[in-house]
Amino acid sequence: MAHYSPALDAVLVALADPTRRQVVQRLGRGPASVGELARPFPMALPSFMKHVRVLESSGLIRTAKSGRVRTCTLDRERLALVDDWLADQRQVWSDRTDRLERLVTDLEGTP
Amino acid sequence: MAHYSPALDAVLVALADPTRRQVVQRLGRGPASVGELARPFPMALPSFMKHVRVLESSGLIRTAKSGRVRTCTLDRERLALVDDWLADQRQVWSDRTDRLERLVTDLEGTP
DNA sequence: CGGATACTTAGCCTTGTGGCTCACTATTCG
DNA sequence: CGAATAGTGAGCCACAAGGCTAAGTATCCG
Repeated sequence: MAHYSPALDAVLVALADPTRRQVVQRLGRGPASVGELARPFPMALPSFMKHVRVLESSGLIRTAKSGRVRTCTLDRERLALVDDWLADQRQVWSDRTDRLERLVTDLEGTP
Repeated sequence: MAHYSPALDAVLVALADPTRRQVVQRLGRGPASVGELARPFPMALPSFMKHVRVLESSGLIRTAKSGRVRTCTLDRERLALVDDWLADQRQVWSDRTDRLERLVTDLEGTP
């Protein structure tokens, strides 16, 4: 537990950008083409494509080109990495709480 | 739901760095001084302090100086922002699943 | 008081990130 | 075929991120 995870790192870096988070959110409602995804954003396509690449290389999305259209789909499993890390943190806290409780109990036992 | 949250943004940016994640993890076991937190890392103190500042301005940790020692504590509530966002995402997916199921049901009803 | 400790401040440097334009390729459609 | 569509690729740019050193400040301890 705890040691450095490149996969988690990539996912968090990807999610640290608002544009990319919105894309993830949109893809939660189903697959979409790059152009479709880009439409809401006030940036040029090549700029937007960089975000798509970041998301893809983090594993959060998968993309496939058919004809001239590249379709993107969300990989929900990847988001679980974040869940898992958060769960680990809670584990650390509760371990500490357990120790504190034990300490209090011990102190009560030896007045 | 969904619109841009600077707070969530700051938290995810903070967590996107492995050093800072390890600090969060360490602080889960209880408060610590800056020097104590920095010890495991192969970087100079001023560099490390930047990470502390990022964590603090994201709200993930609080710090207070007493004498010449600055003590850092984790603010668990802040991590909940990430939890909430993940929960939102799952909500989006399940809404979609519901719609798909309803569609299938409707189709079955009208053969 | 004076030295050791624990940060802090200031400033520099390199790399990475996110955005742009312009030019190009590959499909699709009339 | 030829025009419109949907990405791509290349290369530039500004600024933020993360690291460093050197020097300064503010306790604390003997």
